[in-house]
Amino acid sequence: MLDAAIDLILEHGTDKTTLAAIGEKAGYSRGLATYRFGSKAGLYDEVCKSISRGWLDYLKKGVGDKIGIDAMCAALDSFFQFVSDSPREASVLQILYCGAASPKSEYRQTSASIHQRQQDDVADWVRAGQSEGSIRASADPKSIAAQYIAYISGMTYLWLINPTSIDFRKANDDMKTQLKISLSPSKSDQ
Amino acid sequence: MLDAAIDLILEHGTDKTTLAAIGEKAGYSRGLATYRFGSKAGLYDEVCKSISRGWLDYLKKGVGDKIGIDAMCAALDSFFQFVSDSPREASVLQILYCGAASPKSEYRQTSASIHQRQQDDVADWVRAGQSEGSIRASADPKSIAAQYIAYISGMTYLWLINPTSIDFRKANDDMKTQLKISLSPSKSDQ
DNA sequence: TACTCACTTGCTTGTTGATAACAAGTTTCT
DNA sequence: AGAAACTTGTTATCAACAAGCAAGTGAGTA
Repeated sequence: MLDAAIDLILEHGTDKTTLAAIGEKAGYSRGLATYRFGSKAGLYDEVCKSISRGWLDYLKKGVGDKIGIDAMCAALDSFFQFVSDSPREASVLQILYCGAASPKSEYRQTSASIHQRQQDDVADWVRAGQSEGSIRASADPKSIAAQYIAYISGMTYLWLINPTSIDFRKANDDMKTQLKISLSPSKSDQ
Repeated sequence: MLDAAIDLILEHGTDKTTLAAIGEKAGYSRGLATYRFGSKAGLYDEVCKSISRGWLDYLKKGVGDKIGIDAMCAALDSFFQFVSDSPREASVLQILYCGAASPKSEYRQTSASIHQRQQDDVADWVRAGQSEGSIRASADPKSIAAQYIAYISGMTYLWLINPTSIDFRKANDDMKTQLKISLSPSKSDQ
């Protein structure tokens, strides 16, 4: 059922996908999607959570127990790989995140929690990097984390609305370079 | 009419705002919004263009004929000021941009064009900065521009779904610091 | 063991109210 | 008169819900 939803969202967008079409595409009746998930928003919330779980697994596997700039670079690589390996899931996830921006969206909380958690993880990497001396002490972990997550979110959005305009691989490579330059301890910090 | 649309989008989101409500809130009949704009997407496209024009004026006024890192920092300041002065317009613009992420969205092109144009402007600033020697020659203008626009877009999204989690002023100050560190010519470039 | 009745689960079909879109009118202005 | 601005009438679509059905599951009884 969730697979059918992903297909239809990709094809028609969230608005023009109907619960009846999702149920029927999955081989059931027109009413089942509503029955199982309660509402359209409920179904999208489940799709969102389901894809997010997949992405977080990907991320965990790629980052392992790295910290500091290494972790941030590994996460970028994981993200690039996720988008390359599962472009459908990545697209739908971004589409759903975007849907969460609307006031009264019933799955805004889901998106907010996921983004918050990711920011917290990044902030931890930064703090650990500072402890071991690989990241300059003057950097603010929370601010760096927000910036980093904003970058990934924004980049995915730009890619979604105009895929040809973004060279993801190059952008990620450049981002890694930037991170190294801007987070390395400067001589005055040492 | 566009004002009424902004109010209702802020209150109920794009999905749950009805064309009838927009027409009536503006003091007309339930049918006028459809009549004038052809469709819901057509109306949202106009709202999007209208707010974008306002923001671009703001931006032009703030940046002037600055180039290089100065222009990028001034644009960040303008953006912060726009969000502070016109949070309603800024929110709605971001909500509409998000709506453009959905496949078959009838105003995706509008969003794509605006983002592309902004990227092109930033890339020009970077190239000009490189010409005058204030930005390291090894930076790739298009890549830096994509990164910069992605940052702004992503940050606005994060602010929208969880306003309390983002300290916009601090984030912008830190971003300016980052830009200066990562784009300044290194000794090896000089 | 064999029977059955109450209950649950998973799903379908019937229905209603809301709403986007359009068509046909009506008013207002020049 | 004629055009432009606006309203009202109507239809098709769709989310949401309610009622029903069918295939189990399990406890109680003889």
